[in-house]
Amino acid sequence: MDGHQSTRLDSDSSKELKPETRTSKKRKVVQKTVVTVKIEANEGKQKSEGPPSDCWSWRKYGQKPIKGSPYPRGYYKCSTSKGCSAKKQVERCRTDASMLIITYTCSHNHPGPDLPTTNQTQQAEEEHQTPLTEDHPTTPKQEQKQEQQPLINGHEGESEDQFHYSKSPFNSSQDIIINQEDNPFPENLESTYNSPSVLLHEEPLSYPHLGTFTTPQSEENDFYDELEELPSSSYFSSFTRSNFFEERILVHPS
DNA sequence: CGAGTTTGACCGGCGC
DNA sequence: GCGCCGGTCAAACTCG
Repeated sequence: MDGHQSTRLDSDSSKELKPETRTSKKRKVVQKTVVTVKIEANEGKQKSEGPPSDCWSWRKYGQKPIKGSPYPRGYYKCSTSKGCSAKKQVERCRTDASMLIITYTCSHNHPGPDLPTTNQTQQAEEEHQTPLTEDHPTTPKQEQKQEQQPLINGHEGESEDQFHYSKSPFNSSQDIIINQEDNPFPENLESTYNSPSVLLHEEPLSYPHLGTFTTPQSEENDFYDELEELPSSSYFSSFTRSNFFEERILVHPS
């Protein structure tokens, strides 16, 4: 206990000294991009097949049961880079267990690991953009885009306050609903997301059927168990990875 | 051995 | 001012 407290104190001090850390705690002006993913067939798919490749590594740093939701919410941080402040929250839709709600916060301030060029080729055609220098053959388009972002100037902390773009981890085989909570430009998304499987919802977080949602313990446990196997770290990352370079969401602060 | 996951406790914002 | 709730940290544990 004491030890724990000591550590706590220490970390506390660090927190106070590090406004960035505190900022993340604050629910003030953190831009969030909510991506709703349908995981019906993908669930079994990812379980049996597994992710082909992984974009960024996500490390789970917490899980909490959310009031009013039978499913807990998982908190993930980007572990690809130590200084990366990219985070994401993964939770299941209260009304539809087959729907995954991924909330992206902050953005990656580092180039992702090398990925299969197969995607790049496709992206190149789909993106038909990014006149930036392609110094790194292994560098995904996304990286280049990041460079395009002013936030990549090395100000990860500022980036969160200014804006952040999140990658849309959707596969053409599943229905993904992009929900821009703080995005005042939903149209932008539409433009960005040409994929027909992508639906944009402005308020998918409203679940009027909360009361009718019955959740026996067994289900809860099941979800917990599922959460572990869910796309939280590998499936989603990989599946984000593949599509990240195809589509990207730009979120501008109001 | 290292990376990642789990879990409990703590902190801070927000609503009442 | 108090309590609730979401979010984060850090130690312990597990797996590769």
